Amino acid sequence: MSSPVENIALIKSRSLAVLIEAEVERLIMAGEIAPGDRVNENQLALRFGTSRGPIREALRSLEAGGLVELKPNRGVFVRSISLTEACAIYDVRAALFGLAGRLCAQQLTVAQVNELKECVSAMEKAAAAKDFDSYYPLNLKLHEFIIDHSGNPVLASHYRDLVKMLHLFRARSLVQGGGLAISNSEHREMVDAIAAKDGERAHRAHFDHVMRARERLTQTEEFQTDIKTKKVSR
Amino acid sequence: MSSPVENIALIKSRSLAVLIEAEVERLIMAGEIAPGDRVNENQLALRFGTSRGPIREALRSLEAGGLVELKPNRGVFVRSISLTEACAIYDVRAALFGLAGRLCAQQLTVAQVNELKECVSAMEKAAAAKDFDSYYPLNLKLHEFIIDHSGNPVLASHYRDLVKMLHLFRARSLVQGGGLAISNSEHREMVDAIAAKDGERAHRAHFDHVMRARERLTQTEEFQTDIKTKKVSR
DNA sequence: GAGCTGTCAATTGTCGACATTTGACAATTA
DNA sequence: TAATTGTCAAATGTCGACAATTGACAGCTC
Repeated sequence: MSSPVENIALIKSRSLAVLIEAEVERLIMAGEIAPGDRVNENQLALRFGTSRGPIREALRSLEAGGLVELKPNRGVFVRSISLTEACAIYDVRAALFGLAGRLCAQQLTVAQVNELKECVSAMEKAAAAKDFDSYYPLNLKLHEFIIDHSGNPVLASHYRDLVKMLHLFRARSLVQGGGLAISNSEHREMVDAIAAKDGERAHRAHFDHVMRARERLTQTEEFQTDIKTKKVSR
Repeated sequence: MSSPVENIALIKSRSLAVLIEAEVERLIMAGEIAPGDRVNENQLALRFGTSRGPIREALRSLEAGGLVELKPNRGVFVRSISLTEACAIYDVRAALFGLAGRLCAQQLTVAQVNELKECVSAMEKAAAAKDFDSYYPLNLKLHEFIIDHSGNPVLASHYRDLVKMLHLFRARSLVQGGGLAISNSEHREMVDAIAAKDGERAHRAHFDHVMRARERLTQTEEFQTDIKTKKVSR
């Protein structure tokens, strides 16, 4: 998994700060540090065996990515995403994904379109068999493929930031697997639009796909908050 | 312009790193440090009378914003945006601005729409009189207004990052004032669509507006590179 | 003279220590 | 008892110094 060259490249990538940034991001994504939690600089320095300098740099970078929040003289905290913020993120994500679809429709080769078609077919099969364990990675792969092959690194970078931020949404797990077969018919439409090289149609399909996920989110969540407001005030 | 309270708030905003970040950003935006230039840490530390710690933190944050680039053991350099990258940025910007238009169409009050209408009218007047000095700030104000009133902070933040990055495009000044009256008819359509509360139409108007600016860019620029390739190889 | 090697100043990467701030808790007062 | 004040440990903000790396230039070899 890690050849010598890779290791050297990794170590030399700009050393500590970058490594630490990646590791802390992993910790956050894996939920080992939960939203709202404090990220202790000393603790991290001790853990990685470095001084606090590189730690602070790494955290600064993560802050810009929206994963953590720096409160003056208080420390850094893993950001906690509210329903409102999650919706805002979904909107932006939809716009970016719509663009990705449009670009793919304009640029993809026949071979690449076939890859997409195969992917969706596999998903349909998995969905029919209710094989969630197969479905989820395929779904991920499909979205990644579209983003990567949009040929727009700025788009890809911003999109990934948004996806990361959505991981910090508390009730995220509730929506994750929701609407399996429905969602897949949307995938089919996305790929068809791309195959037809119809940019406008692809845009709409991709945009709507994310927006419907957003829709499911608000519906599930309104439910949630209704319950919660009965218990906790604030 | 700066009340005592504001000053205190500013100084306490997290002190040096944030202040330095803002100042370096200003230097870059003002062109005092040009794209491709090296940003010397010691020099900045000396200039601001601090140690290099806060400087490095500030630069880390700017890197995430896409304004500078960190080369391992070499230093940080102000990013230089190529035509290709500028186009990529324009695409994303168009997608975000399209979303902003859509959201404004859904949310703006009558009073706010009237503000927009007045702004466009003033611009038409300035355009007719070829009064560029009046036109430019109005144009800025219009775009800012739409972004701010989209009610989506994530959108606003990402959009602003893109605009900043576009400042680093070398031939930016060439396009800046281009297509004055043309551009303004597009503004009218944008505002009309918002006034009509037609989200889809507003989306298209806003999206196309940016894309046409992009179009002007590539056309002007192809010209440029044609000339330049005759002189410099590489 | 071309190419390789070794040295050197400049600059970045990292560290450990000190100053400041914060929130919590105890002590004091009415 | 409730509110205020004082104290303190923990953590952040900042600094100055040292180590490591880089690119350039001089000197050597052939």
